[in-house]
Amino acid sequence: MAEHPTPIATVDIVLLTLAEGRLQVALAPRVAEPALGQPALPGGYVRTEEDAGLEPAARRVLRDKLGMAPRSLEQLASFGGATRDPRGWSISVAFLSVLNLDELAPGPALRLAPVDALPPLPFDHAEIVAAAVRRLRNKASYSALPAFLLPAQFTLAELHRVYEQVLGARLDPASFRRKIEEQRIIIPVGERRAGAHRPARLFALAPDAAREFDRTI
Amino acid sequence: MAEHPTPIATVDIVLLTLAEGRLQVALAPRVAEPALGQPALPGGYVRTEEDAGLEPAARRVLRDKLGMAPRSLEQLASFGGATRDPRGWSISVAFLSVLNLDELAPGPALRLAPVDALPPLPFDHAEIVAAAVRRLRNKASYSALPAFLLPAQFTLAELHRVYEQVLGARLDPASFRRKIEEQRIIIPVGERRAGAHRPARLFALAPDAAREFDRTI
DNA sequence: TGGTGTTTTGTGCACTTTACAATTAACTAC
DNA sequence: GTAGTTAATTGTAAAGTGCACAAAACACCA
Repeated sequence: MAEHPTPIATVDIVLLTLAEGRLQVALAPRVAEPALGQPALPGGYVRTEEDAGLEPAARRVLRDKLGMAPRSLEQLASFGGATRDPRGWSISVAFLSVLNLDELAPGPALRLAPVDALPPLPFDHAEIVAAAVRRLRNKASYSALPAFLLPAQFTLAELHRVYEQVLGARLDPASFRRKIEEQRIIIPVGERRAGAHRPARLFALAPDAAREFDRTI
Repeated sequence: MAEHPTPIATVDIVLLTLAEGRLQVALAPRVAEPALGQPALPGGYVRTEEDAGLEPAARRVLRDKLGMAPRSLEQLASFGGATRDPRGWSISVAFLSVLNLDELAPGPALRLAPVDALPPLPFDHAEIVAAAVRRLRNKASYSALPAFLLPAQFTLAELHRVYEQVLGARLDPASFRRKIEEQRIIIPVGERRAGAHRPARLFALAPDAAREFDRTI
């Protein structure tokens, strides 16, 4: 068996949400030395004693450091190299979670930053965020991933607006409805009165919608 | 700084090629202990002293162990866990390379296995191969990745056949031509006489076609 | 109680894209 | 020069998409 020094292994999570009509990423102040105190992607070491795999490691970090258990979490890509971390050769397995503000809410000092106006970030975190945004925009064209930006139940009009904000483009309402409904990734649930107008049908993500998200990995 | 035991870090490469009209994966007999001698995905440790990054590590493994430098190489996904490798907690960053038989040729005891009739593979290599095939089939719908299954120059008819073999479905010749030509990912070069019939135009991948492949990461 | 404003939802049609079939083009071999 | 074979193009029907407008369903107000 070869005896090489092994790289540092971490997981970092890109939490994307919609706030003030813009796509934003959640940043946490770093609690350990490289870049102590600076805002960065939440992350942590892979702990071989307690983590069963990479995604479980990411979920543990989210649970322990931020007290959250997001509905959506998928592997994004891995970033490794000799110089990306001053501690030495490191591998960061990056994850992407798409969520709505309520899922993010109560926790510690999470700060939001628009993905197109990031503050300076340590390591290669800016690159990781860019990859996450590309992934979300891509998947918007063939999956319901952007639906995680909304609460568990939502109207077609809300979903329509979210897709437009994610893609940064106008989408035809009629075509959008036709396409979404025939994809069968969302299912109707009840009714609702939106204050003062025609009530909109409520939808939820189909139980098996997650399967559709596997297309990239 | 936390003091945790770090996982083993390796790279594994899925080499996909077309042989006997079927999509096949190249397997190398393992040269070290877990599963010594058994066919498996070519791979090796990440070497922090010599590798600058993850993709460079994969290229080094291919160069040193197989004497090859493939035209196509992209990160696939990472597979990690406590039980996938008997040596302990391990992370394998998997790469995908799509190539033609000539690129693969002279080397050592590489063996081909059809992706839909794999022999028993050690670790989670069967799962990694499955992910690679999904990725290639997916990208076939919007990129020229399958073109790497052909030599540097090829005809539209050859490309057409390759797409059909990759997707396992019939594609309309006329629509295929229109679509491929308007995507501008291949460019014409010369002429050629295919033995006994109307000569077909030769094409090559556009120099910047690689950019298009970034859509998944 | 009926009209008005507003948002959701559905419909009709032009236009574009794709599927399918058939035709033309270009060569070799005999 | 003709038959045979593959490459490439053209034409038409079907399917999908974009766009404008119409219908439906409420709250609110006179």
